[in-house]
Amino acid sequence: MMQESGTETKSNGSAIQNGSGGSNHLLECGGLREGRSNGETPAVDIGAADLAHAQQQQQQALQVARQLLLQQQQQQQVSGLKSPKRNDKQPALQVPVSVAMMTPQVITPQQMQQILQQQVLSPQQLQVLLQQQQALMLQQQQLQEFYKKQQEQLQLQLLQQQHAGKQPKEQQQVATQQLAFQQQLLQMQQLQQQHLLSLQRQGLLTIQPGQPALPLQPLAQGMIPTELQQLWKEVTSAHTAEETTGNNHSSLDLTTTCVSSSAPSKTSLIMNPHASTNGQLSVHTPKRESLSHEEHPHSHPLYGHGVCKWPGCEAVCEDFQSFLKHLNSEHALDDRSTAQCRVQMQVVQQLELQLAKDKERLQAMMTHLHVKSTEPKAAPQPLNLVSSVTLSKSASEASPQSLPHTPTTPTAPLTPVTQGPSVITTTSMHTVGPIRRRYSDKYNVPISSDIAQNQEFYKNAEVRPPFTYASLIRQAILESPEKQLTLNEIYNWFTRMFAYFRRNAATWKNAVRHNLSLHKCFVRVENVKGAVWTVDEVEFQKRRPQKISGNPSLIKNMQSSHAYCTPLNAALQASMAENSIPLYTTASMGNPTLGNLASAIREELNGAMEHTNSNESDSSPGRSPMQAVHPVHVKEEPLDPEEAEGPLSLVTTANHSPDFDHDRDYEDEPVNEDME
DNA sequence: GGCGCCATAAACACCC
DNA sequence: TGGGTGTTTATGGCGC
Repeated sequence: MMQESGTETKSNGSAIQNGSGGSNHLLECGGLREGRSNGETPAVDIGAADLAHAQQQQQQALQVARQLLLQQQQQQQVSGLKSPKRNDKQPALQVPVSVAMMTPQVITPQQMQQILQQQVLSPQQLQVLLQQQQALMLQQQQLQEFYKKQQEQLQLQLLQQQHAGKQPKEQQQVATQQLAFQQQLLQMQQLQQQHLLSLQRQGLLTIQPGQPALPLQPLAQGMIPTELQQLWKEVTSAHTAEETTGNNHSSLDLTTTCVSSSAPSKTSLIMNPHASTNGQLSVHTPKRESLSHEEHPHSHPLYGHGVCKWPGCEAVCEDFQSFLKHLNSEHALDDRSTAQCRVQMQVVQQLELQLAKDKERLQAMMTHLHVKSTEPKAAPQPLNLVSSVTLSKSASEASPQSLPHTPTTPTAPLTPVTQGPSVITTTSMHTVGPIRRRYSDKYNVPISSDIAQNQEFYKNAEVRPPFTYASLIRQAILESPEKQLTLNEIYNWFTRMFAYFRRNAATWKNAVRHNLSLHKCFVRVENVKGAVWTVDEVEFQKRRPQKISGNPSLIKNMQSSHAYCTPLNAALQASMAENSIPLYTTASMGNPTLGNLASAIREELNGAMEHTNSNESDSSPGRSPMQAVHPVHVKEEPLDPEEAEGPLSLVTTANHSPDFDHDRDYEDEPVNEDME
């Protein structure tokens, strides 16, 4: 019990982020402030006066709290250990942590030193303290709920006043109410300080002087009406959502509890820290909307083109006044509106989470590509290396800007990515032209690494892998422990690795059989368990120079635009569907995620980099075509033996068979040659 | 328009 | 007989 409050306090941020936290409103608010106290950009545009006022209030509160702390230090040494212990389940170690998380910055180093100098508590004393803390936490919660309730009402009043054009007089009332709330807050802080003091006195508190205060400070600063108002705007600024969508998210548990408990907890859903802790979308956009709203009293985030933009409403309002009436009547603070807000919050949270994920992924991609692009071919490919580096840099700069737009611009989903390469680097697009990715394995793009990197993507998104059947079959065989697979095992590999091959089985299975028979590199071997298929590396090596050497145009011929565009578009569509459809409708396109977008872009980047290097082959007469087609991001693979020996070296490659893993990825078997 | 590459479809044969 | 497997041929799209 004591542990619950303590651990909730400790983990309020994570609990909320996981969407499975409890209904501790105090903690939610604390979580909200937690993100901002860590230096993140404030999510709201708090007026300077409000801010100063709130800070002043808080300083006063803190001063009182300090005094109380000193007094309580003396008082509770006498009376603080009366309650009998009842529950010894909580490890004592958890107490300092939880308390530390909720400790305000009022603890001076001197006080801390005093605390540290005090005696070690007995288990009984610890239990007593835990129970005291629990009781205080309950009191705090009650106060917090009341405070939130008042804040909520105040918030609504503010909103209504803004929309109705009410002015100073009522604002004074608001200020008065605000002051009263701040006093309540102060009282709550005092209670918390008392509890804190008891813990400090018992030496349980081990905070550091500079340790940030989490729950208390948030209460003091995080709930001023202006910010609440802004948060409200933030929640209501998005335009489309469905309640049914929100119900699909487990993370609703947190706020569902709050909402069901009626008014006092409604604010807590607004306080969901996700909106402010994840990504910058919710940070900036509502701010702008708020400004525009204030500057243009007849513009409202929920009103546009004569239609109420409340999610799921779309009621026609002839003018702004009617809209305000409609807003106040149809979207008053009730369970329904709260639920809609909750859903919208979930929408925003999901988008932000996904955005954060993909940002991170994108950064990793860029880092990866940048590093790889500078590693192996720096000396022999100065010109194209520059292109590659430029690509990486440009992409890393451009993509984060283009990506975030995709969730918010579902009406033009393909724009950011279809134009992505041109944004990344126009030079690459000039030289690359249509990116054909399917046959990248021929250009020494390790199919194994590509599949490994995009494994989850391929498994989840019904996107055609950008490799030929032959390459995929070969990869399947090579991935097997014995380097041999039965046809059925090959089938299974396809279906297991690629969601795309879970449909139209007859078609692609026929193609697999066709390729197995067609390509000499696939050797059928009678085995104990029947016929198995193996890969003849010699055939690969023999075929490769024939295909690639001599005529660079052959290399380009192996590129097929539709082959790449198909999976790319599919990925984009899947991503856009994820961004726009599932969150707002019940439609689903399988289970692709926004990560598809990043994957698609990565594909595109890889393709662009391939072409960058394949093009440089054309401009590097001194190098063999095989060298030319080496993408810059090829892994630590040593130079292909054929590269060293020249494109016409056919036989000696067989001696390098142990190293063929990546070489195998270089080429594909020309059908017609195999049939000869 | 021809060529090469590839995917797709289909026919056919063989085997269990 | 039906399904799986394997082979072969035909066709079309695409880029050069």
